[in-house]
Amino acid sequence: MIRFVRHLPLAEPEKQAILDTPREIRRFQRGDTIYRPDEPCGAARILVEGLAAQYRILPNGERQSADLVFPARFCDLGCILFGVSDHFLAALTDVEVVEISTARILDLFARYPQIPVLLLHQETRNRSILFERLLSVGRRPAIRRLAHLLTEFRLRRELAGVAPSRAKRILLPQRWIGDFLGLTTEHVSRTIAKLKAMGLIEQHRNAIVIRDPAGLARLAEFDPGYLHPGAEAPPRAPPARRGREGGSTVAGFGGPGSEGSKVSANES
Amino acid sequence: MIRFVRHLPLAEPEKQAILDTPREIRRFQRGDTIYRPDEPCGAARILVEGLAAQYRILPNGERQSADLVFPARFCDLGCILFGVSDHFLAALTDVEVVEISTARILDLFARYPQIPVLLLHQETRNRSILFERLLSVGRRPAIRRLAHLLTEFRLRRELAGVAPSRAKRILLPQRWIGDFLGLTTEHVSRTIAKLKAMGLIEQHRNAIVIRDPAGLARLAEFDPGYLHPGAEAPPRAPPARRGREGGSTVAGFGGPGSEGSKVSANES
DNA sequence: CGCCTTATTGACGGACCTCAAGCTAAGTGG
DNA sequence: CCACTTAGCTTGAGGTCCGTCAATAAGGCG
Repeated sequence: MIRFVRHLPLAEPEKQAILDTPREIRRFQRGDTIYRPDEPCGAARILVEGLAAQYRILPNGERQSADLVFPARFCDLGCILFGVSDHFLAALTDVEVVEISTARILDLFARYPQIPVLLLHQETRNRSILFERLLSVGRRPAIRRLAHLLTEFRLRRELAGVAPSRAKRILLPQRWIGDFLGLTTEHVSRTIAKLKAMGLIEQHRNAIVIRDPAGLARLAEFDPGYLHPGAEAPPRAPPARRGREGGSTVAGFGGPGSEGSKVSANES
Repeated sequence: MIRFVRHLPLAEPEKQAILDTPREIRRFQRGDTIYRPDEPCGAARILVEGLAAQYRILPNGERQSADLVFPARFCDLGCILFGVSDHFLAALTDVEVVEISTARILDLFARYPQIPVLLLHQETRNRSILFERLLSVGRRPAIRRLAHLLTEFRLRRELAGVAPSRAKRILLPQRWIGDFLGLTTEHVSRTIAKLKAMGLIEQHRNAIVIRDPAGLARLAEFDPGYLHPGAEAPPRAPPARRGREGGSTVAGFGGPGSEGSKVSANES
């Protein structure tokens, strides 16, 4: 939590105010449902460790997933602003979530106006990412959808501070890949096989490893603009980083004032 | 513009500040492209009259539309926050757009912290609507997709203050319906024919008229929760309304503090 | 080892796309 | 007033991408 706050693109008083706010840490295991839309919710939830997926379900049980939640991100602003969540959140890994009561969050908003502005940045970027997913599901064939998803996750992990070599390794059950892309697991499996045959990816156990990032991005017709790279990177100069660079040591809240480096889909 | 500001769920000082802000009105005709993502953009754009559609395109020219923009809504927050737009905006009717320079908007943010909070509400709701569209495109068959879209537009127009009888009349070219739903115009045409055969809708000239709103909502498995109805309705008590209640007289910025009435998909 | 979850592979069917005409309504100009 | 055009919609035939159903692996874990 402290690590998480320190990297926010906020001034010291804001950071200190967040650190001074009473909060609760909850832990979940891989596969757990972190929350459901039919539960009462009186707290903001911020993911601090691990990876989670937002999804909705249809009456017949079919699922559609909108996005991953990476560390240092609010899981669900609707919960604070409207008092209800509009989706399920599932833990894809073991997960740590910080809860801050809605009343305290609104109090923070009132006392530190930079905080809602920061969240406005995050949410605008979130919508942009969701728009791109809709474009994939609505108009791209399965193989491009998959190539696009893999490229997007690789880039977002890099932007969050994961080393490029690690970011090429994607651990996501095919059931979830299908739920992101609007495909069945069977078709995901077949499509992965095609990418493998094209030499763009490899599979090791349950992980997909990107072998040719540039080729994959080209197949996906990937244009990274929608990620608004400046908004995920830490603000100005990123703070010095501790030894291990696993998923959640860094991130940054994203936000205003961050120039961010240009991202190209053609590197490597 | 004045009409528009008066209905915002903001206190008087905020409203006055917005009214005092220098701005420019631009008019477009049906079919015009209001802006494109590759243009420089240094101003916030607020739709005050008419109807517009946000969309992205693929290299092969296929289009995917995310959402309609109704009057009294920001067209594109990315433009202010990131300096670039991430989509095209097309005028579906003749349209009036107010432009306020980014610098002045950011100044308003700084002086009146309620304004970014209001936009945060809007954007959270926008994302929720987009999520539901993704669910449609990813997992619902064409006939439900269409039923859902028609129901959503009807309800949103009602929430924006359009009389229920008028809200049942939907004027949207089939090309655009297809772009919202990820379908070809041919298939949209065939699907409309099915709904007509089921007695749920009628067609008059270019308009679709909903004949059985409840039946359509049932077919769509429509759950209105994602619209966060409280956020579109004017705050507390809605101000008295002038004579004509066409598309754009009312609306309201949506936002905090608005309880809003419960919406049911089963009325009428 | 036996069980359970996850992934693979195949045969088949169907929802939706493609391509191609033809239709209607609303202009436009003579 | 009547060709002629144009934009939007409709209709049909045929094909394909992806879903469904079902059987078979292949790990993980007690």
